[in-house]
Amino acid sequence: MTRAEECPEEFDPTRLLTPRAREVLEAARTLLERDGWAALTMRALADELGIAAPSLYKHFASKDALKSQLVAVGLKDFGEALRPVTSVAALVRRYREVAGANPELYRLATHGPLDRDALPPGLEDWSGSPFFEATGEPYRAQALWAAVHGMVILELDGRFPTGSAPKATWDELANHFS
Amino acid sequence: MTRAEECPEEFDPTRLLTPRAREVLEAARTLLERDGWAALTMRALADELGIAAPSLYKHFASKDALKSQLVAVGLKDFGEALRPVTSVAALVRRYREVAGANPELYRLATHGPLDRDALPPGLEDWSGSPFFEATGEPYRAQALWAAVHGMVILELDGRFPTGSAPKATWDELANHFS
DNA sequence: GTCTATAAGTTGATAGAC
DNA sequence: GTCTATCAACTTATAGAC
Repeated sequence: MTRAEECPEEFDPTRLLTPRAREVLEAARTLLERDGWAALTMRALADELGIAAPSLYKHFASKDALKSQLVAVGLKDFGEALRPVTSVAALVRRYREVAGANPELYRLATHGPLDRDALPPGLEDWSGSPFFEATGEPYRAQALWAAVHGMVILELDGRFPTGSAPKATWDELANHFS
Repeated sequence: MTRAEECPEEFDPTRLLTPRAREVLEAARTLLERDGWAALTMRALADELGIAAPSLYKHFASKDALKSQLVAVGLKDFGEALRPVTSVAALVRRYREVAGANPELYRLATHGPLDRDALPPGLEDWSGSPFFEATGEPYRAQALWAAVHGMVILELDGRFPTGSAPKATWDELANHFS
């Protein structure tokens, strides 16, 4: 397995957080991955940390701010995992792997509108750029990203009749874009 | 535009509903499309109908039951709209059109796990079968469906840098599967 | 089929002391 | 940075009368 490249410093979402805020964010990620976003209440997060819920507001102004940080961390981690790019087939394989290893974070980072103002400038583009590098063409890159996202999300949600998508389906997809 | 074929009677989700329950369902769909699923509370629905919220429980046992009906109606309508199948390109175009015309119902019907026990038996398969007819091969059908779903949902959520996906991206996708 | 009254639970968030 | 006390809003859902 290819080793991931590190994210440029200016894209690191935790750059400006206090150490304690980082711990809160870490706990939030743990809880998110364990129980899903719907279960991630401020109370549940406080319990996980062993503190009272109102204390959280000393570290994050609102639940929404915390959510944006989680999304940003997701974009950073996923972007890192997809580098360096070797081929379309490898990119597709890696995308599936990293999403499958962090399903709830993946859902949170890709579902619904994106609050771009709350993200480090450039992070979103950087996160998706492996698709451009793999295809060498912007429209093709977008189409490939959308296709792979569709596969991943339908698989995570158990939408394929077989539960997860058969290998043949993944191969079919990768081949069409190779 | 090709005319849609009617859904077989046994797949009609409203088959066993009372006339009044159908009206409630209709209002729910209107409200869903207007304000989104998050805003569709039992109170809001009752207001839309001009009745009190508890009265709704005479027609649907729970909010979850209502949701399942909405999902079923979505699968039926989308399945209808995709028939008869003429080509992969036409299917992809039509899929985008019908999802774009009912974005909130599309979201509801495709997001998250599917409660298959609450659906008319066979409806789910029937709804997706145009993809098999268009591709003539099951794995290819799944891959195409996933790819198109990814495009649609990312476009609805405003996830493409350009807002909606450029025509070139859609063409790219359709061409890969033609 | 509709109503009123109400239960019972949840949530994010604030004030102010320490 | 943490606490306690508390608010204000909101949800789905039930009981029972008409």
